[in-house]
Amino acid sequence: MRKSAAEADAPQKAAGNQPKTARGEATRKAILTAAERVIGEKGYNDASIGHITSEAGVAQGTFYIYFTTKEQVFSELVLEMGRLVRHTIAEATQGIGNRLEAEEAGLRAFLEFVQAHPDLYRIVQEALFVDPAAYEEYYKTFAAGYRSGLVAAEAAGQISKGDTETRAWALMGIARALGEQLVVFKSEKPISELVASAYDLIANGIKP
Amino acid sequence: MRKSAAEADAPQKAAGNQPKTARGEATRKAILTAAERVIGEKGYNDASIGHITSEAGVAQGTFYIYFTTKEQVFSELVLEMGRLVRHTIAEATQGIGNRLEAEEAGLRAFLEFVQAHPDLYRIVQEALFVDPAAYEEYYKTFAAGYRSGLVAAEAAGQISKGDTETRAWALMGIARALGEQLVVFKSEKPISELVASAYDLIANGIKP
DNA sequence: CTCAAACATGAATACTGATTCATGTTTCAT
DNA sequence: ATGAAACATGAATCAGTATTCATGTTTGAG
Repeated sequence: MRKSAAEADAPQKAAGNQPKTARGEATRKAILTAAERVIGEKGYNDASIGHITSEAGVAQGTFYIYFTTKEQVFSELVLEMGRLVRHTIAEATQGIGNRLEAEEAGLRAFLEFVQAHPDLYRIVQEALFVDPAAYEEYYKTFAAGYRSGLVAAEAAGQISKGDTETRAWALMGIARALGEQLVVFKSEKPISELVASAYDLIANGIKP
Repeated sequence: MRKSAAEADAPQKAAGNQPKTARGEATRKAILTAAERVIGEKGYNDASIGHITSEAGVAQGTFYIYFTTKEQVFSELVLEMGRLVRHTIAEATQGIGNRLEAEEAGLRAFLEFVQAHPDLYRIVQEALFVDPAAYEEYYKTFAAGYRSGLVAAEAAGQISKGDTETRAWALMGIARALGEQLVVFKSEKPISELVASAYDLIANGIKP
């Protein structure tokens, strides 16, 4: 899946043993996919290597051909998720000149992504305990991007002046809370309504 | 600690074996406190009963006099934390007639609480995996209170009309994100600044 | 003072599950 | 076609740790 031009540039985080044949590549991906499902569902600790490999349809030992450690698959998953979300949002806000509109489109894209990848939320959350460094990178990278967008918008007079750093975190917090609504608390409220309400709050605040 | 009048009313969540003497009570509390520290620091899975009891200065078996299960201390911690935060915020916003001001005071109280109890954040977060029911209760209770405050404020014309449900979640999301800033990412930014920026966002939005 | 209930101990039990390894099987460059 | 590198297997190892239990010690009501 996904064969964009941006394939050779990612520094490939030195992940365990990289496969050298097509067969190996397929197996590795199968394990990674299974890991996403299983860890997303049962959580890191209850997801045993046995569960993962059996879900992937390979023997237990095969796992260690491609990954050095249980923790390592997890990290890789978190990194991958981060890349995917950012990519999805970047794509959705591509070419939108107005920041407020971009905000709305980005939030919608995020919520749709979260709904399509319910495991994302849990995995990233659990990273706080399993792999704090990955967790930090996930949020800090996200925040940095967000922040620079706000700075530009502020300079262009598209939004009011304010503390962009805190704003970035607060806006991320809103997106996260609504995503959690959807995936964790299984809210029935349609995404469009969530986005509309949140947009109103972000744009106008709640002052009467 | 804490001897408010609200001591007899909490239904005492049927926690393991309740102590019957002063000595027992002290031991139980010691274990609970140790559990908070140890679990907050190492996370649920790496926090062994051995760690907890040794931190509490009692033998391993003593743990099972007061708790039936490792999971049970954890749940108790989450519930207790929830009660504490709500209580803290309720107290801080006591008697503030204007919702926007209450919002500001509540956020400040929350951030100060989080800073004083850095383990809170991690423990509640981990509940999503260890004890989903407790996690849900924590947030849903919180949200319900938040929401009813907003409904009242809306009726009184102190805030604009809007989807109170989503607003409640979004505002909680902001508070949570800023709390995380403080505790997880160890931001140096003073609470007062965070509160001021967030308040401006909440009240006025970011529209130019 | 006294003894039954409470409380405390820490070694033993029991089980889970990550990681290793000796042994096949498959792939592909030559 | 062929053999060395890749890949795959799954049973065995090995360590950690939640929970139990048989045995003391302390407390407080009478």
